Amino acid sequence: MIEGMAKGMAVLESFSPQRQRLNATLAAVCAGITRAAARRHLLTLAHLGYLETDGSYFWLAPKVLRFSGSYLATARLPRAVQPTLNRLAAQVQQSFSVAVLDGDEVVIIGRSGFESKRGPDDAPQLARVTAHGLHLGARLPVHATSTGQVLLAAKSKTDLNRWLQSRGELGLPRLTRATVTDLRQFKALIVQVREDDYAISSDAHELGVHAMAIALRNAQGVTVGALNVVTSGQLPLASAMKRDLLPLLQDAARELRPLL
Amino acid sequence: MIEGMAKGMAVLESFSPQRQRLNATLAAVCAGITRAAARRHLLTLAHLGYLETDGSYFWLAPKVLRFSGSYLATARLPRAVQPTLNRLAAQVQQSFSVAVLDGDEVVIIGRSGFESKRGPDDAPQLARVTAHGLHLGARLPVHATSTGQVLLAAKSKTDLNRWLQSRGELGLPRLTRATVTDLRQFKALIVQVREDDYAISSDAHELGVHAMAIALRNAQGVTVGALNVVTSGQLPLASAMKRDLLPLLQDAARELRPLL
DNA sequence: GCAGCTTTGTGCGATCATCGCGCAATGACC
DNA sequence: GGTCATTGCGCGATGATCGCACAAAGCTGC
Repeated sequence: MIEGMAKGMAVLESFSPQRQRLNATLAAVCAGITRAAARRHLLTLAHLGYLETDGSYFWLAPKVLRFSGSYLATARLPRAVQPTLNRLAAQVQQSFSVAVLDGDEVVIIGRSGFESKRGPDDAPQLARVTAHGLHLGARLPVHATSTGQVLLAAKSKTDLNRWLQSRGELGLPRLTRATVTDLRQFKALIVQVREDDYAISSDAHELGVHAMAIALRNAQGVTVGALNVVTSGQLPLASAMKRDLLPLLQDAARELRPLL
Repeated sequence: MIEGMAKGMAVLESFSPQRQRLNATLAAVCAGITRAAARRHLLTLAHLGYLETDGSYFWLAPKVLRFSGSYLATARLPRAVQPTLNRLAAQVQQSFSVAVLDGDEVVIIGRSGFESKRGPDDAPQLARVTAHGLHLGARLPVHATSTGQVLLAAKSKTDLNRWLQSRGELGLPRLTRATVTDLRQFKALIVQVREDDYAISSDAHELGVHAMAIALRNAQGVTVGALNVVTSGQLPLASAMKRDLLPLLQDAARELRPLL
């Protein structure tokens, strides 16, 4: 029941922050299809308005936002959490985001930025935070993010084991010197997260970035997403972070519970 | 050189905030294809992870955010404007957004919300603003939005006439009692916007919502997008809006100019 | 409860769009 | 200016897609 249309999506997916502009040859390699097919699909997508082109190179057009717009407008989770995210960011000057699991990555489905009152002086700091890829739809590796760890901890033991095994003997990709790459060690970490009911991830994804996440559960107790706070710049001690911000996250999760 | 893959995209596009959940029959009608084909495409998209299903109904999965994520992370405009948007929203407590033209609609490619310091009391107001569809990727009609009018005003005279003619004899859809629906009147409005170099749209899209937009031009003077401020609730006089917020928008546009 | 009708799920052969090879033309690099 | 790599594109064979048709499942009304 599968169709060759998967190729078209593969072509569209071969565009990434790392590969912004593609020609037929590159897209063919990325999508794993022949050059002729890639060219046909690229031209078609351009014709439909999803890509823009100068004749030889192609790049994403704003029309691709149509899908995310529909998703964000209709899915319950993003709609429910956005007001709370905004409020949190206003209360304490930090960045908050909500993420869900999609395969081996977490997807940011809602966020609110650290918005300072102090004017342009903070522009560099803001730019830095958004440079971390914390925009909507951003995808981050599960194992090196606080949200990812919380979402993994919510899986059943068998699902977790399956996930760990699917990583094979490769281990987990090292992103910084603080990334936990050993599978056994990582499993212990997840067990700890499950017990604590929160995760703190310092420097694991990017040096100088510290995050703390908790699960968002619905009224039935099912974890439907993860909420985290991201601080950058000066090192916040884990204990201080836990003391100052954890109650805030927990209150937000409690408040959202009936809405999810 | 066109391909039947367009059908797959048509199926994906038939999901909208109005039609959140579709079964094969509905999708077939929306996408203009046969029921069997729609079913095949839906199943395929679900298999690829872009849709979720309960067996008979389908809805968008968070994976669709992958495209918008890539776009937002790579396209120059959204990356460049986001820090400025955040700063503006923090300076004055209003909502700002940046939009570009895509066919007959404007697409929001960046926004920052009104984030009050006063805590949960403002939650309803926040909810209302975001309920207006001002999330990323939202699509709004060109003729009833301040950003749309600015972007139309940036078109050449012949392009503008062509656009007006393409609306045919139908006129422009009425959204509120304040919407300008007469083509001749609308053209005069655009000419005025071109002269003023800003647009104010009160109640045209939704009653109680007032917006003011200006063009974002790059160093070559080409309009690449539009920046607007949206206020809701109490009626702000156009003159007050112009006095208080227009300089802010103009400063932001000037600041962004070299980056676009 | 049952009969008739509408709507939904799915198999199957014909058809037509797609595949990828191959060639010509362009551009790049010595 | 010559050579080579790369790109643009036409064409016939092939195999995936089409939509019909049938069966099964709801639904409604009596």
